[in-house]
Amino acid sequence: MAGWEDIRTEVLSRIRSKAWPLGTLIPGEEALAQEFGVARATVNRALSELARSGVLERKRKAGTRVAALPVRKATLDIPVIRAEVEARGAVYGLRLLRCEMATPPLPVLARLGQDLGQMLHIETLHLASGRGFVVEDRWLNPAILPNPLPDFAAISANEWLVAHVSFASGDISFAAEAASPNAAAALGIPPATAVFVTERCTWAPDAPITWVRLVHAPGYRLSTVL
Amino acid sequence: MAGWEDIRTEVLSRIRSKAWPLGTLIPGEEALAQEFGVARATVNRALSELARSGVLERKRKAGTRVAALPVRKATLDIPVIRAEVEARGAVYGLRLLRCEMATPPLPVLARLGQDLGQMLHIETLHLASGRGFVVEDRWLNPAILPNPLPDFAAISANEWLVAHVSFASGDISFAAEAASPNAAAALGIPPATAVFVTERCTWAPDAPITWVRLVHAPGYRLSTVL
DNA sequence: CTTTGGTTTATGTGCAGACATAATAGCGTT
DNA sequence: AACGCTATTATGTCTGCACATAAACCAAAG
Repeated sequence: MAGWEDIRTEVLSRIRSKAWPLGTLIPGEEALAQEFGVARATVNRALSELARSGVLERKRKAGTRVAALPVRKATLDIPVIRAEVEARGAVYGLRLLRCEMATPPLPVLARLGQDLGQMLHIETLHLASGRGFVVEDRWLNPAILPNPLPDFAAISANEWLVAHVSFASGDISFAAEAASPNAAAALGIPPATAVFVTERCTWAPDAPITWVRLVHAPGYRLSTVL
Repeated sequence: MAGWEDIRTEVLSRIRSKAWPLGTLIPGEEALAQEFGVARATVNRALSELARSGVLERKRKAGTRVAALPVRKATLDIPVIRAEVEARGAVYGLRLLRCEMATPPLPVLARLGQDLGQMLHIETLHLASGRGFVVEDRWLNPAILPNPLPDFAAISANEWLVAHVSFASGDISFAAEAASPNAAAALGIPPATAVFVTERCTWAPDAPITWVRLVHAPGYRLSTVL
């Protein structure tokens, strides 16, 4: 019984064995379907999957070829912070450090692409079993918030957003930086320690929702399988 | 004309509009297919796609429900370093700092899970338009290498591997660290600067292939869309 | 009351055939 | 030689049907 996963495996092994070297144009779906004795749809499923993971490149009419410079594609899970803490077997806690309307600094405005005037500025310290885990520095578009405001000391802005506001698109980036005095104090680490920083920016179809910057405690690793 | 992308869009908007709140069990494929006037396979395609991106959770017999704590899934591209440098409009260069058989340190052995005895230790400095871009510290399983060795001063081990050795599985992780004196010297930066570090470990079906650690120059960002 | 085992049911995957679409390749024109 | 149109063709997607499989549910046995 040849399922699409078997086809995928077979194709992969042909690539690995150099039967189909890098850059080669491989046979069309019709031909492969016949060879393997399956429907074309099954071959299509297998090849699409391989294309998604970066092993193959497909173009209409041009055919399917083995990627010359394979760009590996890895999938990252971006969980809610509470889930991340609990997944480590720690008890989640949070401390609201700041929550006030203010004018966002220039870099934030630049990322949002427009000036919304004053925005809600929230700083939260997320705790894992009482120890500082992440410092969250967030700017929220007030237009999307209800009145009165949610109690961000009870539920993190992070979680409130995923539950109440649905976003259309966004981007995320990771970097290493020296901890600012502010963040270092919150996390209880020496200033200028190397910290892992995540920056995220999310958009509703029409308006920006939020810009957020997470400073992770030292030792934080982001990992996934290839 | 209702394509699977239209179905996906419609389902997404129902989730966003809270017509189907978080955690809800949504109608079965059969029902949706009838409602939208498409085949069940089309609905399946749309829902599978949404499940892959973390918006839905599907289980046989249990049905499909809106994810209660959405775990966003982002896809990272892991390009070959040369491609990464050239994508920035810079000229790629490399300098081989070390290439010798040696006994890997304990952490490396631990990640590989077995002791292969001596391995090939390669240190490479990758340059972008003459400036240090990445320091690569790599340990290779000698069993997979040809004799004589490839000229790693001409082609980076990175590229040689993707072209000549096909791997089955691997993992990758990212962290922030203080630059070691060694790496700092190679990159021409002050020691203990915060640097972005990538660690990768790849396996052939049977044996380990390589362990590698990339220390990126300050300012490096890893980014993607959500 | 707990465990075991069968039944039911929603999703997962398969097949064959069809049409849609994009992009190349070749032709003809200027 | 350069340009633009058309025919060709491989992939992308849809339909309608079928069977496989996992898991929840329920009922009977211990």
